[in-house]
Amino acid sequence: MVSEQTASMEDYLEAIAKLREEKTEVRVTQISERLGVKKPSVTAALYRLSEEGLVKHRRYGLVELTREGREVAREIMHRHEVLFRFLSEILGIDRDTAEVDACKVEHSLSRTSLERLAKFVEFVITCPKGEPIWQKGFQYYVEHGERDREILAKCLEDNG
Amino acid sequence: MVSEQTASMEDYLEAIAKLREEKTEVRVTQISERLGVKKPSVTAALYRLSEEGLVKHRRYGLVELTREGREVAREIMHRHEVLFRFLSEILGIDRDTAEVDACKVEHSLSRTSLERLAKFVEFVITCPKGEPIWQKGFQYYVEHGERDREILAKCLEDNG
DNA sequence: GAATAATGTTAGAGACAACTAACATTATAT
DNA sequence: ATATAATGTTAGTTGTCTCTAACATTATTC
Repeated sequence: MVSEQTASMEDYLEAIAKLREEKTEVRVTQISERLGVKKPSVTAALYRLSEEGLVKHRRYGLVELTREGREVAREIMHRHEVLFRFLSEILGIDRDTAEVDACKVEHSLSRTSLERLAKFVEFVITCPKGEPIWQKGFQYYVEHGERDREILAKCLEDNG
Repeated sequence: MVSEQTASMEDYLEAIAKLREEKTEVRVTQISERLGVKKPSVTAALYRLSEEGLVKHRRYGLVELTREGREVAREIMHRHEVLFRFLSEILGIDRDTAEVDACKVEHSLSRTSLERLAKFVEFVITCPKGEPIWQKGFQYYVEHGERDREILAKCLEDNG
């Protein structure tokens, strides 16, 4: 029973989880810097998340996720990861833009679509075997506005 | 210079544009029903959009988009369309879910990613020529968790 | 054309989420 | 150990977006 969160609260949970992976301690200032919000906003958010049992935080102390908080955070990070990979590895979007977009979209896609997208990324990346040939076809298509017959042909050979 | 709008205001613009396509007149009640909000919320939104010159609306009167409003709405509907097609035609998500998801995501994807996604949809749908064979491959993959060799082979023949 | 129904607006309140300014606590440095 | 810096909190404000309740206007119907 993973509690429903607002986009904003999801961002806080995600930031805390990521910081926890990078450092041993997580503090208000770090969250503030990571999310680009002021510290009072963080304090307020931590209070709300504490009330819901997702975060442990005592005045002037460290910030920690509860078991449930970790679960929610993991879910969000998974969404982020799937979206980021789709955008960067399949659509060929630059990493910075992909990062920003994944951060926004991760809050609005249904579980159904997200899981299907995950399958899709997997399907494409693990293509026939090894390299995803047709991706070059798409790249060519993006750059030239039409298909490259040679790449199509090459793709056939590999799968024959 | 297309003005930046909040997700909520974009929803209003989109609803008005769509209603305009369906009926000759657009009224507060219709917008209210379409978006699932109460009428006072619509009145307030129309006031804000009027101030920005995107909507024309006089007390108790009809609702119309200005030229700029139409441009913004067209942009949003385009985003919606691209996302909907990707979700339903490529990922195979059911139309209702795809509709809901497109409605949410349309507000958060960057122009860069959106345009690239549009190209991607185009690339896949207009596949080699006519039917997109590999999509069946993905569908099989979704359902069975592994690839169908026969479909791969068939794909090769068509492009040979 | 007056009563009724449908439609739309105003006023006021509340949730959410950010901010600034001022204050409190904890850590660091001399 | 005290002054200073860094860190964190509280209080109060703002803006967005919604709601309900009450009122106003327009349309319909008898």
